[in-house]
Amino acid sequence: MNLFTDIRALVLDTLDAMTRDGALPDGLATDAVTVEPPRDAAHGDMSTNAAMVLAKPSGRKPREIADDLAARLLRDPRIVTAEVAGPGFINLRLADVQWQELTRAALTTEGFGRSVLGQGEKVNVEYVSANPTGPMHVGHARGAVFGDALARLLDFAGYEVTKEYYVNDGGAQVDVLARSAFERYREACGMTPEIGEGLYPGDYLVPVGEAMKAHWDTRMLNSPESEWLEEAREIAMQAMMQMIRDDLAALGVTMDVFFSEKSLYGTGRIEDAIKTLDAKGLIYRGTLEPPKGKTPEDWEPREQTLFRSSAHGDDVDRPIMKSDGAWTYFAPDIAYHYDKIDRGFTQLIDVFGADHGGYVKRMKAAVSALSEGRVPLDVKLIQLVKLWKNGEPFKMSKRAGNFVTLRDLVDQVGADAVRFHMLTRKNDAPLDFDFDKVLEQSRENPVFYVQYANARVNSVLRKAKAAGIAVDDATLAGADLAMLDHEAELALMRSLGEWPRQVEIAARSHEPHRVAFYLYALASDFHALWNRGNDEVSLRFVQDDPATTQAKIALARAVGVVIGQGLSILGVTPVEEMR
RNA sequence: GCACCCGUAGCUCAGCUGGAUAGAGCGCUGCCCUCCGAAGGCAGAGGCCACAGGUUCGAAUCCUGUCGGGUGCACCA
Repeated sequence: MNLFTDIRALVLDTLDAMTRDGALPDGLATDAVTVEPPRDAAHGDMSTNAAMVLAKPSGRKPREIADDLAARLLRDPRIVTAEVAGPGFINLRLADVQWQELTRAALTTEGFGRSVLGQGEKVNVEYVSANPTGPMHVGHARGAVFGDALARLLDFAGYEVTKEYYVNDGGAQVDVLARSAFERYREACGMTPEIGEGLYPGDYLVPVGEAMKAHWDTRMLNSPESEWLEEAREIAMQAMMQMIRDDLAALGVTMDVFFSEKSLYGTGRIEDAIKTLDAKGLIYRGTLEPPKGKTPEDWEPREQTLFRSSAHGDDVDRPIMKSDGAWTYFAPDIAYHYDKIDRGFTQLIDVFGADHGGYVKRMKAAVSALSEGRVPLDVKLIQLVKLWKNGEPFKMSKRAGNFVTLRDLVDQVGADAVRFHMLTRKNDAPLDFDFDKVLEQSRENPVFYVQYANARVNSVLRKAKAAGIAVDDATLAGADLAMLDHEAELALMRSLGEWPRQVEIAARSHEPHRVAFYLYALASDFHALWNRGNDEVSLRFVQDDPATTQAKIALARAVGVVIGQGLSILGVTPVEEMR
C-alpha cells in the first residue's frame, strides 16, 4: 500500500478528465508529474508539481491549471484540502482516516512495504567474488554486506534476484595457492616449509597442508610439481572456498550461484563470446598506444587481439589476448557476462572494489555490445573501509599477516552490527568503522537506536499481554485508530507512509543505505512520540480506556512491523529485548 | 596526461526522475526524570551547498570549466 502512488494515480486520472473537458490539450506527457511529501510539513501531506510541468506544453499559466486541478482533486473524498501555493504547487492534505488506514494496513497486509516495481524482472547481482586464495578481509565484508542488502532490497521491490559469486579459479593465482599449500604439506610431513617470495605466507594454509598429508601421506614429497600441482590446486581451492562460504555464512550472506571461471576455459565458451563480438566487427588485431603520462619502463609496442570497446563508450580499446596467445583476464569476464545475458537476466549488477574503477567502462562496453544495448549493467564500486580502535586509526599490514579479516569483525562486534553499520554510508563513500562506536549504546549509533526502538515496541506488547490485553495483529487491526488524531500521532503515521516510497526509491537507485537512513528517522519519530512526557498523546501513556490503549499499541506495533521489514532487507536480526 | 568517484553546519554525513524557508547526529547553549524502557527527550544558535559560468518558470541536484581530495590507468587477476 503506497499512498503516494495512489494519489499520483488520482492526479493523473484528473488530468485525463481535464483533457476530455478540453481544459488541457491532447497528448501531454505526464511522466514528470510527481506527488511527494513537501519539504515543509506545514504545507500539507503531499504536494504535486503537475501544473508547473504541464504549463509550457499546454500553453497555459501554471496557476490557471493549478486552480482547476485543485478544485477537481478536492472532489475526491480522500482529499481534505488542496491549496495552490508558490509558483504553482498544489498542496494536498489527506483525511486523517487515510493515514489511520495505512497504519492498519501495516498490521493486516502481508509484506506491507513490498513493491511491485520490479514486476518479476530477472536481475543478477554479482558480489564478493574474492579470489579463493585466503581469508576475506574488511573490504570484502563491505562488498558482501552491500551486495547482499541490495539483493534483498530488490527482492522486496518485486524483482526476481539471483545472488552470484564469480570464482576466479582459472588464473595463475590458484597455482600460487597450490604451491603455497604444498609447502604446508611438506611442513605437515615434518620438513621445513620454504615459503619464498611470491607465495602466500598465511598460516590458514596449515590445515590444508595437513589435509594433503592425509590424502597423499608422504608419497608426493619428492615428486616433481607436474605430478602434484593439479591435485594440490583442487584440494587447496576447495578448502579456500569452504572457508569463504563459512565466513559469508557468519555474516549472514548466502549465494544462489557460485560460477566457476575455470568452467569457461577449454569448453569453447570464451571462444563463443569472442566470436559473437567478432561477428559485430568489434574484434581486431592492433597495437595500443602507450599510456600517457607515466609510461612503464619496459613498455614496448605489441600487436594483440583487441576488443573495440571504444565503440561502446570506453576510452580506448582493450586487449583480450596476450601476445603469447593466452586470454587476458578480460576474455573470461566477457564470456561470463555473456553467460548471464544468455541465462535471461534483463538487468545485471556487479559489485566491485573501488580499485577496480578502471574496469567499469570496458565491462559495460562488453555487455552493451553482447546484448545490443538491451541489458543494462550497473557497476557499484565499494569504497575503502577505514578501521578505528581506541580513537585511533587501526594500522594493519597484509604482508605482516595482521590484517583484519571478515571473521575478526564478526567475532568482535557481531554480524548485525557489522551489517547495519556498513550500510550507513553510500557505497561510493569511504566508511569509518570504529570498533568501539558500533557497540555504543546511544542515539549516535544508528544500529543501537533502531534496535532500541524495536525493543521498545516489543516491550509494550509484552507488558500489554501480561496485563491481559490481546496484542496479536488481527486484534490490533480491529482497534479504533480514529482515536489517534493528534498531530504528533499523525506525523508518525506519515513516516510509516513513507516506507513503501523509500523502498522504491532505494531499489530504483540501487542504494540500500537509504533503508538504513529511513529506519533511523522512523526510530527517531517513534522515540519522540514515546518520550513526550505525560501528556495523553505519548505512546507510553496508557489510559483506563482500553480502546485508546489498544489503538496506541496498534500504532507501536505498526512501527515494529516496518522496522522488522527494513531490518530484514539489511539482513539484520531484530532484537526483541535490550540487555 | 587521461578516466572514475567525492567536495553540503565546527566535526561525521543525509538530501527523492530538478521544486517552496537545505536536514540529522555529535559538539555548543538552555530546559526536562514520583510515573509502563530518561542507556533518554525537547528547544535554540550554527550554511555564499568548493568556485565561476550555462540550461530552466525553478539548480545542492543537470551541463561546461577551474580549484581541492581519493582511486585506477599495456602484455596481472
